[in-house]
Formats: sequence, structure tokens, C-alpha cells
Amino acid sequence: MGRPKQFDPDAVVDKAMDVFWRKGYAATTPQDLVDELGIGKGSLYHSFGSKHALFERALERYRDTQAAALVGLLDQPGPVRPLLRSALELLIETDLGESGRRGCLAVNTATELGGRDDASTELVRRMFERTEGAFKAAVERGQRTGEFAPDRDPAAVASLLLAALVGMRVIARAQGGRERLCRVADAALAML
Amino acid sequence: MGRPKQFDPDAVVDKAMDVFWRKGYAATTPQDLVDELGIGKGSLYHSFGSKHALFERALERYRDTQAAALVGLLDQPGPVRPLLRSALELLIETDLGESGRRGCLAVNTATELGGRDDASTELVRRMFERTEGAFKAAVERGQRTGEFAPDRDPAAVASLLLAALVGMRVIARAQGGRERLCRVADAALAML
DNA sequence: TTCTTTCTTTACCTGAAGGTACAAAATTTG
DNA sequence: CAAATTTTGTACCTTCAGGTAAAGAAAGAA
Repeated sequence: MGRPKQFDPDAVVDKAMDVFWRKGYAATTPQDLVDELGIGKGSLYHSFGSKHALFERALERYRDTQAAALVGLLDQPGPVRPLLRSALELLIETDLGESGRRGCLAVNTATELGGRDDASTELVRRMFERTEGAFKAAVERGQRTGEFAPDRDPAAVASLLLAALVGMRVIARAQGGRERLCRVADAALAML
Repeated sequence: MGRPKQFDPDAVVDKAMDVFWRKGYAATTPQDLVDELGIGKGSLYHSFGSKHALFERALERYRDTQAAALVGLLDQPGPVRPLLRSALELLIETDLGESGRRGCLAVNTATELGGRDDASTELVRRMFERTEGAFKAAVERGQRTGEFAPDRDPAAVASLLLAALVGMRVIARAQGGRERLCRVADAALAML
């Protein structure tokens, strides 16, 4: 009952994710949100409560779309090395693509709010953990199939892969060119 | 001539570096600066012009102290592997130390202002480049002395090391524990 | 159709960000 | 000492962040 919403909340959260991704949390103003989400300020606060609450929704959405896509990619069957390569290439293209060097929302949030906003920090920590887990599983699989040297600790290698991936996305924001990013990806694959 | 300054500008820039490092650029207010630098608002703006100009000074100071320390460490004589290990350990201790999980100012700046503030982006890009150069030189040296396998491209390995280092400092901000960071460092050294 | 509930619009509010203006204070020079 | 120059403290200013309040609009319930 009551008046129905004039907008699709999921679509609005999607747009909010985009804004926060591009500008960061602190630099996104209520006016930015009103302008880019296409809903009035009243609706915004009535539906989402606060800028911070909307940010959390956006971060969850990021986890469920972007981060999940990466994990899903790594979980696919078939040889592992090409899978890893496409994963890294996906990130490079995302980072350098038309949407414009906004890096990774989880990484951006870690450095902007890490340790100063418990909910966000925890969300990011979990995303990192999940990604590292996917890497570990992939490495273990690659070792079983004989693609990778079997003498390396999969957990350690996965940690390094996660760190390299995170680092790449930071470097992309600091005007790192495609060659540089590809060099990182190549070196990461070469060490396996 | 004229009235002499009541404070040491370098010391004030040092403190400003600390504040920006902990809180980030946008989240640091003029009031924060007045409180933590111990000088009046008048002096602040008279001496430094603007929050942004002070931030650039702070970033330059970061480059000349923190980033330079890392590069200097890598340039020291002696076996390369222990040098790399101390470099990584230095970062881990810095990140987890009493100053409290503030990560790396260059990394934080890359993700907060990368692509949106040309001067800062350029400063960060140069710091990354310099660090990568130091890694490359170290790897080359290690290859000459026979410490590292000679068949790897030093530039590629250096890129990966830089990315891993940057990633580590992000992960540290997202509540990554010491074990996790050490795992990254171990894996990085193990691949050489 | 009136009542209730929920959404939307518009207006408004408080505090602070980021900075400017200006007079007073502390120096060096003549 | 007066003059010139630079620094400092205080007051002030404009804009906007982040949000609240109140009244009207659109739906179902009685």
C-alpha cells in the first residue's frame, strides 16, 4: 500500500555505485547524487536514510557484480593459466576503459576509509578475502593439473596475486599506461 | 626583514604530511590543520596559500623522506635478497606500527586524487616510477651476482614487485594482519 | 469516498569548509 | 626613533554539505 516508488531502487544504487566509484566517498556530495541519480533529495533520504547508508548499499552492489564477476571467472572449468590471464586482462581493460581510470571501488574505499569506517572496512576485507580464496583455489587446481610448479604454497602465491592485482589498480589510477599494467600481469603469470 | 616566522616551516610541513597521511586530503579540514600544526589560520594561509598547496608540499616531503628511504635502502651494497627483505619488512612495520594503519601517502593519494588532480597525480606517478627503477636495478644486480635466476626480465619483475608492494599497503589498510602481509612478502621473495 | 500509508517536492536549517580582510605585533633598515 | 616589511590573531564572509520538516500526491483499505 501507499504510493509506489517512481524509480527502481536497484537501478539507483547502481548509479550511486558509479558516482562513488568515480569520485570517492567524501568527494561525492548530496547534490552530485541528486544530479546523477535523477531522483529528488527527499526521495534520496527517505529511501536510503543517509549518504553513508547509500554508500554501503553501493559497496555491496559492487561486491555482488564486479567482485563476483572476477571470482566467477576464476571458478570456470578448463586450463587455469588462460583463466588467470583473462582475469587480469579484464581488470586492465576495466581500469583503462572508457569509464575512465576509476580503479577499483574496493581498493579506493580501503585507502579512503580503511580503519575509519568499520562497516566499509569489513566489507572490503571480505571482498579481498574472497578474491584471495578464489586465487588460491585456482592455483591449487593448476598444481593438480600440472600447469604450475607444485612446490609453491598456494596460499602464499594467492596472497601475492591479490596484492599484485590490487597494486595494479592503484597504479592504473596514477596514470600507469597499458604497457606497465601488462608487464605486471605477464610477470605474475610468469612466476607461476 | 620583517617579522620572523614563529614556527619552522619544515616542521609544520612534516606535521601536515602526517595529518594528510592519516586522514586523506578531502577529509582534512582547515580546522584539523590549525589544531594539529599548532599555528593560527592566518599564518597557515599566509605561509602556504591554500590547503591544496600545503598538500603538495606535504606530498613532496613524503617523497623526500619516506619514498627516498626505500630507494636508499635498495641502493645499499651487499647481497640483494636480504636488502629486498628488509625493504618489505620496513613497509610492513610502518604499516602496522604505532602510527596506525595509515598505509602509504602516495598510494592513498593515487586512489583519492588520481586523474582528478594533475599535480598530485604526477608526483605520485614519479614516485612509483622511481621505486620501480630501484627495484629493477636491484633485480639486475641480483642477477649479475647470481642470487636470482637470470632468465627473467628485470623490468617485468620490478613492475610486479612495485604492484605487490602497493597492494600490500592497501591490504594493510583493510585490516590485513601481519601474517597476511608477511605471506605476500615471502611469496614475492620466493619467486625471484 | 474517506482514511491510511507511503512517496515526492519544496523549503528550510545548522554548522562548517575554505578562505579573506584588516589591524596589531615584531623585525630590519635609514 | 620612524619607516618599511613581514607575520600573526581575530573577525568575518560565502557557499555548500548533509539533512529535516511539512504539505501535497498517489496508491490501497474500509
